[in-house]
Amino acid sequence: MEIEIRLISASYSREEEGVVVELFGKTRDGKSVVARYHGFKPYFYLVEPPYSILEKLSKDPEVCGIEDVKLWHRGKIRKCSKVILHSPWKTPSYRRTAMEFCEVLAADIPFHQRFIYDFDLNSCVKIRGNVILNDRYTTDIVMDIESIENVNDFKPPLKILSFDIENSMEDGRIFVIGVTIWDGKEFRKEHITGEEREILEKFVNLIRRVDPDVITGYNIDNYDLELLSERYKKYNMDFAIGRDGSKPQRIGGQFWRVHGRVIEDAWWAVKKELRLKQETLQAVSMELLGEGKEDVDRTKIDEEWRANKDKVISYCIKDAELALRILLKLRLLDKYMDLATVTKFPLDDVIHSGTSTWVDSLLIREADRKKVGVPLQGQERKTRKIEGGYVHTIEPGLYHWICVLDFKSMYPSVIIKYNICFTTLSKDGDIESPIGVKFLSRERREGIIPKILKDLMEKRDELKKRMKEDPEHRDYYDGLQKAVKILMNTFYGVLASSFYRFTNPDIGASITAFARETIKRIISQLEDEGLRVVYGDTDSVFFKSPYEDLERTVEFGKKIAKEISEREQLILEFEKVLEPFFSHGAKKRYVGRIVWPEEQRGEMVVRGYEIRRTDSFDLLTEAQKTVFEKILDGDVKRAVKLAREIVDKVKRGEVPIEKLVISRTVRDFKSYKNPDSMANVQAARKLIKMGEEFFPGMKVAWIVTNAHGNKQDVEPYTGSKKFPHKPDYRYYARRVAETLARITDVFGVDEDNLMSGKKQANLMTFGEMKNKKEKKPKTLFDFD
DNA sequence: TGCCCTCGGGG
DNA sequence: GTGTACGAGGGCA
Repeated sequence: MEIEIRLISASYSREEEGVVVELFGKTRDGKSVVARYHGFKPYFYLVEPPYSILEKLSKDPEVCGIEDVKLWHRGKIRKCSKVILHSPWKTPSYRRTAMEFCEVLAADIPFHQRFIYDFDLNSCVKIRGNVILNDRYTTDIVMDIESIENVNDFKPPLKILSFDIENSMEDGRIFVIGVTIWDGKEFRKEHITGEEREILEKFVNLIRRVDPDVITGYNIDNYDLELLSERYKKYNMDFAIGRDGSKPQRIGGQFWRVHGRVIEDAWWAVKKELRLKQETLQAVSMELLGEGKEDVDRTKIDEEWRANKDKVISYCIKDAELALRILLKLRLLDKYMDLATVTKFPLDDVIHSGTSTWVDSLLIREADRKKVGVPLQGQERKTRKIEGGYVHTIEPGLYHWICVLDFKSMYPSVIIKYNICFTTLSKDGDIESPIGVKFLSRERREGIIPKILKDLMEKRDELKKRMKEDPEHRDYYDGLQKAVKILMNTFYGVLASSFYRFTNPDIGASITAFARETIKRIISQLEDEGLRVVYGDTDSVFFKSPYEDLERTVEFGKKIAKEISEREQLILEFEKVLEPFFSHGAKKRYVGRIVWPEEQRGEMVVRGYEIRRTDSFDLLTEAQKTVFEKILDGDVKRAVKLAREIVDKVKRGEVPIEKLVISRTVRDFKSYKNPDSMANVQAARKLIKMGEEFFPGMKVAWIVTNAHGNKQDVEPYTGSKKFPHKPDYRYYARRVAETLARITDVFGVDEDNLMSGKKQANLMTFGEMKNKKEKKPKTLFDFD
């Protein structure tokens, strides 16, 4: 039999005849498959091991072979021993022992990934083999692999099962599990209720019968899965929802993994994709789907259940449906399938492994091909900070006809141009970075990181080309090119920010140093040509066009971009024209209106003035919105006047009290290290004293009555009666001023100024702003 | 400014 | 399962 699948997840199992690698996947027509491989063995390398350890290992029954190999490591080719074991789970202990005698390589790669690297698998593969009968698996097809090869990627329809639990607050007992299933075409709904033991048994059977690729729900990682694990344990039952009948495992107190499927919490999907202040299922459903939860008071779930079971059941199924629709709406699984394609990983591995593992996926394969040793991931967690991008000082003022140029994939391009790699790092290198680190030129040795990035860059260009040529599949190519971009930036992120297995801070710091040098050189070249450079950040330059009309400005921008690109062997793109452009003289803060390219004409660019806080109150949010609107209209005077008026009103207490309410959830008091210092706990305690209802996990609302002293005094706000205390209006006014000043700062009106309430609402003239700016430190080169 | 702690979602 | 994994915001030194 021959079958093509997209890999969903991979794992291994211990069987009597030995270890079996299991590849779980999905065919184009939606059949689930597990393909089993027998006989793959774990291994790692020892660098120039002493004879004694080799002798000891050769007598060890767990060791099934030792081979001599030559690997490039730390600047030269070294004699290494490949140690092959029988059992992957024993690798960590052999690694630890061996590390006491010599350097150990490639001994920390998850076994299923080792398999994928060695067979150089992509995310979609063709498998030849025999179909077997094995009812341990829930998949449509079970087969043993005879051979396996890569095929072009495709996106099969994924079956997603979303579930939600309603359980007692009194004793934790599960009342009902609601389920909604999506098979790529339509939704199907089910629910399970009855005796708890029965519910648990039926739930496992349901999942085995439906055999979903993805399991989702809202906050299932922290709540439902944790609760289920506990309840199954209580009845001494197996929570056997894996495609091989295994139980889900919690990984690092964070995610869940289960063999053969992907567990993706819709809440996490929301967090990753959107930036929302409120992330409750109700708020997110309203925002994304325009539809909310059903009407059940979950703070009184036991009562609700006793009173009307059908209502609670319907509510529960609806929650499962909402979580599922949110996940679909975000198209997150689609995006991850694209990333899986470019990283050559199964879906689960892209979703549930760190970004450094994505880079590993390409780098380890290339290192193996080139006989380059793969170091262990360092133990040090510290990230020595490396200097970032260059940010050009911005002169306060209003400018016209500003051309914005920026480098296409600056960091990846720099890595390629200067051949930056751990394999080219050398004291007698001919390329020297501005911080004095040397690299061999491409002619002497092409680095494997630059090679991979060059391939990715070409791939992205090709995908972009196809996007234009093949409008019918535009979205498909667009998804892939975006995934390639993400992966390229991940490379830089991994190299620059931490002790990644293949690199060190010298390498990361050299990349940013080259980039800073490049952008500074370009700025001075432009200035030498008599152009006024207004701003620049890391990979962009803003300069004033010598012309005051669009046609000639665009023509000029294109010409400059072309000239510099040729000179620098990097691609500088002419991104946009801003007319006007304004800054008050602080880096990373500016506003402007786009007039070119045509598609973006009229759009406003606002950078650096956004805020988002969880302890926000309505008045704050509304005030910011109002002032922003005025600024965007270009009515600066009105904006500043408005900001003052709002702050004044708050100071005088002329605001509705409900607009000052701050709210947050409160857990069991015992779970806090320092409950006395927390405003939410204080509010909850007072609520109890007042004889009002409180239970852990409830959202508590309060008003700050005194923010002075060493801790805030707060009073609970119930909304039902008149609030008997006086809010600390000064505190609220300061909070509002602090927020609005982020905007009015642009016009020389700071927080103190807004607070002082002086009526002389003079806006600074540009001349005054210049004076203000000169008081700042004179450093020309400031690093973030 | 940087480090450490906590929250967030869910019943 | 060759593992140990959130991200933002606030308090405090």
